[in-house]
Amino acid sequence: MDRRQRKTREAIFDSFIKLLSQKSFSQITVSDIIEEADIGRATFYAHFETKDFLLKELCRELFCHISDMAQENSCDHRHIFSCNSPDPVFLHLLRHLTKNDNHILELLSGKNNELFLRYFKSELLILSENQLDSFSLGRKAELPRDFLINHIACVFVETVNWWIRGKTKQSPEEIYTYFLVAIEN
Amino acid sequence: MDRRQRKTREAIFDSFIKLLSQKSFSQITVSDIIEEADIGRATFYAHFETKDFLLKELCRELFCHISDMAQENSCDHRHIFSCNSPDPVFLHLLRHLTKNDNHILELLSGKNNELFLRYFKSELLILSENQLDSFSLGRKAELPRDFLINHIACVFVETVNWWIRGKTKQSPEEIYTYFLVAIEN
DNA sequence: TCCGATAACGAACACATTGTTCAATAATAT
DNA sequence: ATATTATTGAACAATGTGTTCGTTATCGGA
Repeated sequence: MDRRQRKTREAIFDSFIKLLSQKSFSQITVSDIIEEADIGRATFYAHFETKDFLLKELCRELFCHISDMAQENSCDHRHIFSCNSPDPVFLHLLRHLTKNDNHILELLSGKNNELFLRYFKSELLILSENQLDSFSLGRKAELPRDFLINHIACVFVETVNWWIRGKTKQSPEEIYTYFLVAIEN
Repeated sequence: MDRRQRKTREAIFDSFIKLLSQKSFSQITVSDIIEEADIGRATFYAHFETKDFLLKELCRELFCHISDMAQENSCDHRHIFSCNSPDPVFLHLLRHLTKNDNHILELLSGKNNELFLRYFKSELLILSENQLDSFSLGRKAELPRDFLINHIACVFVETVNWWIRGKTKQSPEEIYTYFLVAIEN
């Protein structure tokens, strides 16, 4: 990719992320973004069709790691993650979040967190389906399968949400036990 | 209230609800609403400051029943609901939903359901806090209190969401047991 | 180092939507 | 019957969108 393109794209993402911490998504205008990024109007539209597409792209970049994990575990190929780490996938995910690449934490806790939590959850649904059988669900095992998949994904998202809202004070391991207690038995 | 005001307000709500089943909230324009409602532009703005305020008002009307329930149970006054019905509050709520006043079901399952689910959840947080002690939570009782309150509210919302997505095939009683199994022990 | 390709610029453009104003008209409550 | 009040419709400025195009600057490969 052309270095100019990369720089422009970076500048757009950066200013978009900055603006997302200040205003709600609907209040952010394309004019805001290009001013903050210091680029021409036509340049923005050369990169992204609309503001909504920019958001989608940002989400994809943020959560591509999760998608990878879901894919790795969903087929019969080599399982990179499960081979390299003996830790459960969900714990691995929590640890990954604390690294805070791409400002994930800010975005998941900022005033536009619903936007990202929604995308987060849609990724987790796939992961949840793959991991379903690795939990000891007790009586819950009798509930409808799709209900359970949805339930686990939701509880995980909300656990993460609660964790981040509280400034990520607990360790990933501690939060993981919260999650298990909430889910299992 | 002036009959003209009532009729106009009704017309605005009706056309807004109709439009919400067709387009996403952000795509709906004030012009759409006043055309569908067949009223003058100035009239709309005499009733609602903006489209966002209209949404808030709609939510308030939709969920006022829940707010009432939360209030009734949160203080030492006479508990109308708990007196009239021996049923648990959450079961009562599920039964109430099946009555589908104000198109609640359509709005909670339509393409803008996130808007209403969010509001729904914020109401449930209060209810969840009041009801917390009425559940037998087993090991979960050791989790932080605010974590639990949030957890219960979320699980209820997502249970309702799952229920409605699946065309409300189960009875309120059946869904209530799903909810309890997901929460308790 | 040169050169063809291509990305960025920036100003202008038509268009859509917003929220306000105001005088005229119609419906309402009592 | 009348004073009050809501609605109307048209016009308005202001703001934001997405596109166009000729010019300029930067890039990567030879």
